[in-house]
Amino acid sequence: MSMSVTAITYDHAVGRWEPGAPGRLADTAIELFIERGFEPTTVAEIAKRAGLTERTFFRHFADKREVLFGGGGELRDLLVSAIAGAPVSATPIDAVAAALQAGGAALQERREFSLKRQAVIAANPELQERELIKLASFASAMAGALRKRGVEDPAARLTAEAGMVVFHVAFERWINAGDPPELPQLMRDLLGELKAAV
Amino acid sequence: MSMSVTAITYDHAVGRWEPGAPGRLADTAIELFIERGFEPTTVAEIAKRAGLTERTFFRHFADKREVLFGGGGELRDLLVSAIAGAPVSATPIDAVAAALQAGGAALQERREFSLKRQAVIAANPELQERELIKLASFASAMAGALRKRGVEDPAARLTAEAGMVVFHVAFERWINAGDPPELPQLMRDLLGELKAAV
DNA sequence: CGGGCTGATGTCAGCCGCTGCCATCACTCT
DNA sequence: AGAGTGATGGCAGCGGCTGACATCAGCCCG
Repeated sequence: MSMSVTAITYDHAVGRWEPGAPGRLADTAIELFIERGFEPTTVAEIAKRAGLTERTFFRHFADKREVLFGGGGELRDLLVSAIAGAPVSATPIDAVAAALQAGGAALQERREFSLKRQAVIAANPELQERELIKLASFASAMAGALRKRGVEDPAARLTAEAGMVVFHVAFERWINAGDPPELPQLMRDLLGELKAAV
Repeated sequence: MSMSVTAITYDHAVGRWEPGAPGRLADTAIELFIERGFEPTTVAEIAKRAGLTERTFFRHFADKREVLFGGGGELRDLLVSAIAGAPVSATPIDAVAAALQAGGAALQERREFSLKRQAVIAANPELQERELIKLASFASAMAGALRKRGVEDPAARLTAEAGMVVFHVAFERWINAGDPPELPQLMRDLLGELKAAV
């Protein structure tokens, strides 16, 4: 997903075959969602301001919501490779903890963008649904990575899902904190809390 | 939500003011979803077979998916009251475990219906999104019930979310098992696995 | 250098989910 | 009998989304 979200108005400033159509659409979309909100913004408006048509929008994004969730694949790969790369001696929960560290560090560097993005998502139940499915797909991917390490089900599934619970809660607290703590540290703390709680 | 899903064709067999419109719509909907699938079934078709109109469907259900999720409120109340009613001496995770027992026992009695329903949901990502949001709302409600017992955040949130992870995984296994095990027992086993895993 | 090939985009028509607005009808209360 | 209430029908319309076909830029190849 494109990161730059400062005011941009492509409109007819770029031609039909100007490169980066998906990025322009994503930038324009989040810009309009912040201006007017997700629901009242129409896809036709997004496309027009990006100098494209509604039909082209739907060629790049499966639906209107997906324009906010395109960057998920990279984070997913990061989590999976962190689990795969954990020491052989690491227990399943240790491998998940390592993935949380890696994911937290990656998000840490995009706090500005994450704030804008979450502000839009927090205001729209439709978008929260999509967010939950994304988190579930992360959990599923991590469970798969654990199985490749020889972890059996249901332990793999449960450990991965528990990890995503920590990830989710830590991310929310990090977003809503006025004075932003270190996200990886938050992940460690909350994982500790979870261990103590169960 | 209405439980009877055997073939019913109201069509013009019932009059305009015949009672039970929401139930008839829900019955007809799941019947058609099983016959033709969720997506290709139109709301107009559901309404017509139920002897009503599309406009009336949307007066009873916020959207096409909601017709499958109307019964969620009762289960939610059950989980919350189980937590509220747990002994004062019970730890947070014990209270959640009690809620899982209550919820599992309730679902146990509706296995036939749950099977049909899950078959429809499993085939449609849109419906899985709604299911996840429902589970998240259950977790949120349980976290609130834990806070009323004096449990602080983030422990309340983490414990409730962990409980819903167990609930979800247990339910899936119970649905997919050819020889259905006891759901409450499954919940206990998986909660034990989770404790061992973290 | 010219002609086809490919891939991205535009254009158009159309379905369906969903909503607002108002009329209609059954039932109730007085 | 008449007014009031609540559920339903009917209709128009918007916006998300898709399929089918035309159009155009850049590229390769002869």
